[in-house]
Amino acid sequence: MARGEKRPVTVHTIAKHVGVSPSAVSTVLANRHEERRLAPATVEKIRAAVRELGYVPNIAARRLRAHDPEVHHHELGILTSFEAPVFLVSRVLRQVQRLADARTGAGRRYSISIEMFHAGRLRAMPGLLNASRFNGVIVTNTVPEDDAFLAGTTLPYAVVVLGRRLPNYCCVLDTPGEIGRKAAEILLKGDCRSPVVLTPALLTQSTAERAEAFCATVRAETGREAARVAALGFTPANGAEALRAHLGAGRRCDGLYAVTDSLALGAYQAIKDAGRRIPKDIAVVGVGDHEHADFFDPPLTCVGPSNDTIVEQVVTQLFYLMTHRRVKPVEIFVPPSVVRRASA
Amino acid sequence: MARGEKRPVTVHTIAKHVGVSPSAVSTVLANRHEERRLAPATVEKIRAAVRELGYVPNIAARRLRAHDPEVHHHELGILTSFEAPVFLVSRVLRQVQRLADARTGAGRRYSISIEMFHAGRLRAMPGLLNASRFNGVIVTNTVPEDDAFLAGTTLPYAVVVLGRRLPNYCCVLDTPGEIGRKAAEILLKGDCRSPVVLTPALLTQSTAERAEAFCATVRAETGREAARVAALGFTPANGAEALRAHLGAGRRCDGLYAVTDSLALGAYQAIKDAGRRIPKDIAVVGVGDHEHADFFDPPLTCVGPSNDTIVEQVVTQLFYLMTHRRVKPVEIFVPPSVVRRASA
DNA sequence: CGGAAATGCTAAATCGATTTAGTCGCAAGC
DNA sequence: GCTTGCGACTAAATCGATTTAGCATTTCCG
Repeated sequence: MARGEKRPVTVHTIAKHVGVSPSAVSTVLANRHEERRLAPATVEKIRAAVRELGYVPNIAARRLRAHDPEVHHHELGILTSFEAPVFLVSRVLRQVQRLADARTGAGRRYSISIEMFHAGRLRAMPGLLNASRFNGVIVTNTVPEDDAFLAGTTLPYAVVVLGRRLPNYCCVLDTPGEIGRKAAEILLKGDCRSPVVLTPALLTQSTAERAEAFCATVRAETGREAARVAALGFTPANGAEALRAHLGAGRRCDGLYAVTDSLALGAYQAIKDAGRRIPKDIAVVGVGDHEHADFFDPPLTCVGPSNDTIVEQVVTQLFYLMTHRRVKPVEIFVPPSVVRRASA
Repeated sequence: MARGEKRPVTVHTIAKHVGVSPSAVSTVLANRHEERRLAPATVEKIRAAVRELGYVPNIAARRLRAHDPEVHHHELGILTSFEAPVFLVSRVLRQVQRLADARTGAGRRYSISIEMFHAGRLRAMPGLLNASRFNGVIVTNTVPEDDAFLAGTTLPYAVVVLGRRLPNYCCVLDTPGEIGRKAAEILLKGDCRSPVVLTPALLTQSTAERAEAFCATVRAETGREAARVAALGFTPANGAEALRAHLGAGRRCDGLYAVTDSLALGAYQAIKDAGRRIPKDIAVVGVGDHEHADFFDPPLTCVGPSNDTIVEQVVTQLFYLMTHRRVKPVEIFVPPSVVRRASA
């Protein structure tokens, strides 16, 4: 049982409680009491105390003691917010592991983990500031509060930021302006006259810029304004609901740009339910952040960040920073990828 | 630059190299040299040595030193293989975080991370055996080699296994037999006469049992054999290709059970391309392991593990084990969830 | 010229767990 | 009677980094 607000239980606590030395406790914890000939009665007393006091070993201490002093251990982290989808993150992890495996050898070892923070609460993640958790991190899916935190301190280890532009860090970025523009061009070239852009109500920097560039392009090319439809959240259900409302109100729409694929998926449903056909009545463009955009019905035309390139860049940068400790942060812009499929 | 096979560089190495004490080095590393009045020349020499020797701080040591001795730190891990999709894993993480947040307080803190291993190489994950990485873990997406490893040793901390049955651990399991049976029943009740089961060529324990139970039920109810179609892999493209071959060869099919939703998604495409309608010509049943099964066109009827329940159970068990150190391992079977949608 | 203040650094303790090299009694053996 | 051996345990070193307290010098100022 945990003891309210007392100091954590350590081997010393237990040792004192039982009246033996910490070594004896440790011996029992490691199940070495046979070979080290502890009296069965003592072992039982120690076991009882461990249970009674609710001992939880200190991992940092164990690791320090357990590690082989001949090998260099590197801790890498991929930090992302809970609120964001893990699709891209898991690809990043796989790529990090690939490079790490390649340089793992006799004296070198890597641990890679994904850790999540509540959007806006990155600063609360323990060990970030005092560098006591990672030798290098990739940070992604931050919100402005997190960005402000990062911009305010220069973390003293390798940091690569994915999807945000921060002056003091190495950043890998897509080009939402270009993406929005190209999406608009595709729709307009397909003779779309009443373009609509579907966004979540809470815009991230990326989604805002995509939508903005889309509207600006429409304005520049046609002199008219694109309609903006805001979904409550990021899910297909949110997208479906928002677009259903738009179409149901009799508003025009013959071309749709959804700033995330999940919204596009919801939009598909709303469009079909309204008896419209894709792309004949309404052409749809997504961004390609969904694993299976290719299997939407019809397959979704996508204009968006080139994930392959982004993943590769971000991981390459991380390893570069870790070996070469660069002084100047760099910004890497990854041009959009355009995949024409049947939906526009 | 890393120095080949030498011992890792520590603050001592650097101190000796420069001719100062480790404290001075540490001071510079923490950027406290101003307030502690180190001579600028010394600072520069130390910085140069840090760069030259390629110093990488030991995280375990930093953590041990940095942590507040008043707070109890708990390390939780979710271990999964690279080769598996992260959909369920990310849900597990969110749920773990929820419970952890609920019990985080003054003297208590949790760190939760996802770590991945190569399928079959779980044993190679450092710190598992000597308990130097986690106070508790959820293990999932193991393959038989990993299971053998786990079965062979009883890890001395809280372990919950998701999706595998191991005698010495607390396991949370779906019931693939029941799932396969119910899937068959749904199709047969819909007057399906030529049922087909679509599986990946490399069957996992779960997918094998689902398919097996499906076929057994068909046999028992109708006296005929269900056709088995094997896809090369787990992706929609694999599923589409396999089913296309089946339909193209003129083989019968008026009801399909796909043992993963990604295969079902591919099957949708093959079916539509062949000019058949869902569910009129071919009814389709999936398992509900895809986030957006609800937005397939038509929405996918699913008979599969009840992910909500599984996630909840697995996390509850983890926290239970961590506080109560149970002696007897338990097996928790989660009954299937059936979600009727339009596809069958 | 003497004392105070500033400068520039180091020794040693610390974090928590593990392990090596003993220590201390007591019984058995010669 | 003295050694040997064993049973049951402990003291102290260790892992690597950080921090506190403090020790020499040198400089400043009246």
